[in-house]
Amino acid sequence: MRYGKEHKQATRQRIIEAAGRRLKTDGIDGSGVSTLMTDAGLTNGAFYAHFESKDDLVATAVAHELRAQREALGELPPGRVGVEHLIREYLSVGHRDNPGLGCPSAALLDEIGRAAAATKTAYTEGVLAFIEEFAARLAPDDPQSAHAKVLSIYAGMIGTLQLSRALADRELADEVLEQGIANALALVNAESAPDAVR
Amino acid sequence: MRYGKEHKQATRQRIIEAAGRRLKTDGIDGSGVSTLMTDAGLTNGAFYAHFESKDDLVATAVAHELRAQREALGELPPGRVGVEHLIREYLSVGHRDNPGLGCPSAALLDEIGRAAAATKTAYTEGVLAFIEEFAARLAPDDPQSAHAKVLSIYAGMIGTLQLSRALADRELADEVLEQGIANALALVNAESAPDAVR
DNA sequence: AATTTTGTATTACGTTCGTACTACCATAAG
DNA sequence: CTTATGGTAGTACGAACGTAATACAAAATT
Repeated sequence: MRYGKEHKQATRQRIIEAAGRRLKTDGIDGSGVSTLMTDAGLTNGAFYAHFESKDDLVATAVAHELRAQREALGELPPGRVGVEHLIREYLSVGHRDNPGLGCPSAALLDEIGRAAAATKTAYTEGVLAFIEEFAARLAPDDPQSAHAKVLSIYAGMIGTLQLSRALADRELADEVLEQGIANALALVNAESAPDAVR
Repeated sequence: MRYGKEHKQATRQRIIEAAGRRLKTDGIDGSGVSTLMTDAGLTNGAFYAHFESKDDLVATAVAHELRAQREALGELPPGRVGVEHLIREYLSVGHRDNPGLGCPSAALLDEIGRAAAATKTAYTEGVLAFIEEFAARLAPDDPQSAHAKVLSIYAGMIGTLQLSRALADRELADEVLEQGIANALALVNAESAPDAVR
């Protein structure tokens, strides 16, 4: 090998990371291959040496973003303190106003629902891993039962952040975040899963 | 006037309604003007006699979709029975599998967050009207305090439906809906707003 | 009833941007 | 100094939004 094994790998990684930001900022359909490559400091022709197609990169980038999100969980304080921290951070003004650095689900979820099968598969696997880690943190003794609950909490946070981003009235958008935090915290602190209330 | 006042108005309405379905199915960036017009039984050139730009149509269609969603509220049984019905319908398999006939927020929310200002403004107004009607139905005596609560319920349902649509594993997708229903019902039936739990 | 008028839609075009591919070049390893 | 690798630059072709010239259809006028 001429360039040393890492060269191409490192470039590939650079493309994936730059693409993660760009996709979350401009959307999947809103990001062209040429732009994605320019972001990585390359020209569009080099793209197909690294990925089969745009769909291939999108699926890879989505997987990478979710892995990063899962790994960020590990850096939080242990137990419910960490969970509470996560919720307040997730539903913060800073996160809302910087989609490129934030949650891929909040930025892209409806587009992922319409995306190629490979992207949906990558997303599904990534979310499952994230949810499991989240559940283990929330209820170390019984992560299995927390699984479903965490799914709902995550879904609620995604919808809340998207809604806050879509509103033209900033005051209302901030109120949505506030209420979302209260709501998520209540769910986390509820002793039983909501379906026990039925 | 040569064609009778209604002709152009009727055509415009046809475009808006067809666009509503197409946008929700293929996304905003995923729907071309040419396709939108073909859906309405016209050719692309006629478009600019009815709308200034694609953004103009998108904003109009979003407003129309939200108005329709609000009006659908009126056809439900009164009181909490109707609300419960709405939740089960919203988080149903049928709704998930037919985005074109469903909620515009669930189909487009993250794209709306990135859309032109006019679209975000139209969305904001439409959502506010919807939320107010919802709140009045949930708490006829004190719709003001229900306002914030309803925002959270709506956001949660949006995220839940999007998540269910994005998952490649059908079983998991169905579980997400189930859990979302339980979650939303618990919120509706909670006596106080969640922030009282803090 | 025939003709003019005018609003509506079609067809065709310009330009830009999208994905995909290929031929060529520069670099660094051997 | 050869050779393979990773990259650039350029090309093909279709789809995007938007505009303009043209055709058509229906109401109003005579």
